[in-house]
Amino acid sequence: MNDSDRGAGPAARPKRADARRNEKTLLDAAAAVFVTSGVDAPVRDIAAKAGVGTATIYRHFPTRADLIIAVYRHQVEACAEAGPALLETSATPFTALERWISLFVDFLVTKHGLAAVLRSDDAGFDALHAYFLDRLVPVCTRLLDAAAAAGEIRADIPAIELMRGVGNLCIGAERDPHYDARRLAGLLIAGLRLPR
Amino acid sequence: MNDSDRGAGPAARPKRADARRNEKTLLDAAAAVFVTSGVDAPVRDIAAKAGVGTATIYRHFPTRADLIIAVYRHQVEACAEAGPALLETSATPFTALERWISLFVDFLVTKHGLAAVLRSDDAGFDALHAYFLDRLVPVCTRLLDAAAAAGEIRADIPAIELMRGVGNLCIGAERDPHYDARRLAGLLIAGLRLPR
DNA sequence: GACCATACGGAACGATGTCCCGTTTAGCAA
DNA sequence: TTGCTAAACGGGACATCGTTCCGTATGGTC
Repeated sequence: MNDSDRGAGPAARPKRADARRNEKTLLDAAAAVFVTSGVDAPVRDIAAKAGVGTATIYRHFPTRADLIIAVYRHQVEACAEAGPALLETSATPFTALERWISLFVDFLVTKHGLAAVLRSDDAGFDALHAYFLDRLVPVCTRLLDAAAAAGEIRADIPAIELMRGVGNLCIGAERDPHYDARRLAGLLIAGLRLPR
Repeated sequence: MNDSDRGAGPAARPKRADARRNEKTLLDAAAAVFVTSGVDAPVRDIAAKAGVGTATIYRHFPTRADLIIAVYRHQVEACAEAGPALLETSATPFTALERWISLFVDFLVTKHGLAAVLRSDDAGFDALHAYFLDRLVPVCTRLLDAAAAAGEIRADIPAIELMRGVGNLCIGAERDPHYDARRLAGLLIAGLRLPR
């Protein structure tokens, strides 16, 4: 809920011009720093890159999780929307599932440390967990249900468990040439298959 | 190399009696604290539990990884030795592989945070990574080779990659009732199977 | 031009890993 | 037994990081 000012709340007063400018600056700076130093880069680095004080970050984004959410919201939405689309354009529901997981993995492994912080038990990241899960678990559930209904996979694995597993497989995948998260995620999905 | 005094090095002088006593005390204290607070408990807590200063820990165990290794060495050894034994007593190599992975998962999920720190990219844990990998990867390789030779599984997944995947799946498994690392690891292994 | 709520910057605080330095003590020899 | 020295110790010092507080600056408005 840190977009410029879509007035959802009651009597949401418009932000001051400098505040709106700073929020945009911060998002850009955070995105840049995330690329080079990972999502757990020091807050001071982001503030410095944006040319603001550290407190300004916390004023706009109460927790670091809120900042991460704001930075990646567009891509998460795109991933969520790809689910139903894949279900329509793929030969079988299982193929759609495979492709969607591949999208999800690609998203995670290209964001340094995002998978790790997604799994972090650190309190304060609850908002991040909740957002990802709320947005993506229903999509995954639908894909799983479709594949199960078609008799392609077993039906006893909840989507949330599968997604956490895939998320975990992506941890640390970006800097180890001997570790291919995509392949392992593919193995995990393959493990769902029922003998024909 | 933090055992009391097996003199491998050249002219390894024997430790003083109090030093040997403190090392034992530290190991016990660390083991106790690891159980209650996880392997990433503050160093100060361990020192307090042992009734020594923080510097004493670093003197005996240059990095936290060395302390963790020392605490769990016995169990890692047991896991490593179970590999060949399972291969002999199981009906098929694939069954042995399944059982061994199950042992590995059990070991990880019962040690709070061990899987996470095993995957940590934090420098200073290199020794921990190296120890686990050096000790267990050859065992896993042998199991994989045997199963592949029997035509039960595909042969293109390196043991190290599989173990890292399983390790990742175990992250955060101990405190989430909706997450069953054993089941997911089983899925991953099942994904290796070749159609008959 | 003046007012004030809003927003800002940077210092301050608490937690944690790590290192340094002055002090104590185990082991040994006279 | 006594005295010496290297080994070992303890705890405070330092650096880093997340987070909050407070005095100051400024945008929007009358």
